[in-house]
Amino acid sequence: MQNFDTILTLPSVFLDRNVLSPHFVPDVLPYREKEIEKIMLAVAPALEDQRPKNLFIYGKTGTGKTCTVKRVMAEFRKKTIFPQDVYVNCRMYNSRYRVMQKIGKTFISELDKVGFGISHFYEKLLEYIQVPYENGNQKRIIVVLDEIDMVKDLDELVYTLTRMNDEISSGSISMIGITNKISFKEVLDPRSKSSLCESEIVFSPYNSIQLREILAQRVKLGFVEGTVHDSAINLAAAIAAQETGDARYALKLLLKAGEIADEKKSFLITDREVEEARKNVDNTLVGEIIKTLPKHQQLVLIAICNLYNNIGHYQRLGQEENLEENRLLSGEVYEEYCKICRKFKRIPRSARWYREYLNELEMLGLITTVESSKGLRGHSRFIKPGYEPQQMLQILLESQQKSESETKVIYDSDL
DNA sequence: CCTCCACAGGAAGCGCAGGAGT
DNA sequence: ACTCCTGCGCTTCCTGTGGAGG
Repeated sequence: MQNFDTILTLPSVFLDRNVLSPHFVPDVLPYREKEIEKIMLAVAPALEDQRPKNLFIYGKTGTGKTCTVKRVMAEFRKKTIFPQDVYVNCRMYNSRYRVMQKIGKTFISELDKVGFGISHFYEKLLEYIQVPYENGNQKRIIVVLDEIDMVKDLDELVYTLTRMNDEISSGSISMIGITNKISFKEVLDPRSKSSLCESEIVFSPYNSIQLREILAQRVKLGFVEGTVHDSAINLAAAIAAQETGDARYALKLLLKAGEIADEKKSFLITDREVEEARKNVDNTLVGEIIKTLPKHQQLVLIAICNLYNNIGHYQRLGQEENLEENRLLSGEVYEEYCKICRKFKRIPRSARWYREYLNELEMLGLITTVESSKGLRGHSRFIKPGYEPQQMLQILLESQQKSESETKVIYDSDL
């Protein structure tokens, strides 16, 4: 008889899976000493009753931005008697209103209700900050805005917060903005930019040696000793470094590899488990991207995969050259896309917009396109799927069918 | 050489949804 | 509840590009 006790006592390579979660904050952050110091430098004035500088942090995903900031703020909290900082994930609090609400209710319990206008939060916060703590220290509020690029009306938010600083006679409020969009700074209003970016830190991607050490550290904490081969760690680090230097991805690989080892009951993580994990992780990643794609981008992708799989395609056209290269011309793909649209009972978008879709898909890495330099026509693009077309097609058709049943459209199956 | 072809991508404008202001 | 405004997804129109073919 299976019960929870037998499940829970199953042997496993894991000591503590939490250690491998992207939200885990380790005590020591390898190769981020300089960044930690810079953040501390920016925050430190708060401990001396001075206004901390605003700080802007950017770097690609998995470079430890959030982790480092959380680490520093944890240290900061040890030094303060009263709560002085808020962590706001802007993915959840994605407007000026929501951010202000979150800040407000963190410090003022009576604001923990809905229905107040933004000016109400503003006034209450002003009042709150201006009254010093019982020990006579002024209030030095630090707001950490993670994924700050998700805030729709960021310029207004930054403006509101900076104006707050100007209006109060004592105390202060500072911001730490975190984003992974490098180009993000450019779309910012110049005024917001100058106030938000008083000081800046760039987090560079990890290389394979650094990733290796990070992984080794987590392995020590998260896995049973002796279950993970050194070469497996190296491989996971190398794969992640080759991609983008994303530590989160590297950790995901290890987590999945561990699960595979448990499933196989081999309880040993070698290169092979990591390789398998890689396929698995990539697939689910691509699957996630595809599933969240807008309908028509999915349809374009179906058209591409469909044509790519259709071996006879270029033979019928008699274009042996393209058959060998197995590349598709953008015009043909558009025609196929229109056909697919008819089959799914949807009105095709214009060719102009279809080109825009192609660009989107390329940005996401789902397809690759090459400018046709020679051969056919002026400039046109050759299109290739970025991943296994068969696998993509499967995911695509699944998610199309799902959305069809949701919208109660009858599925035309003569595809 | 000119024109046509098949495409890329910019500019303008349109209809709609949702938020702000009244 | 009502307008007004704005951003978004999209279409239409247009200009530019470079080889093919007359």
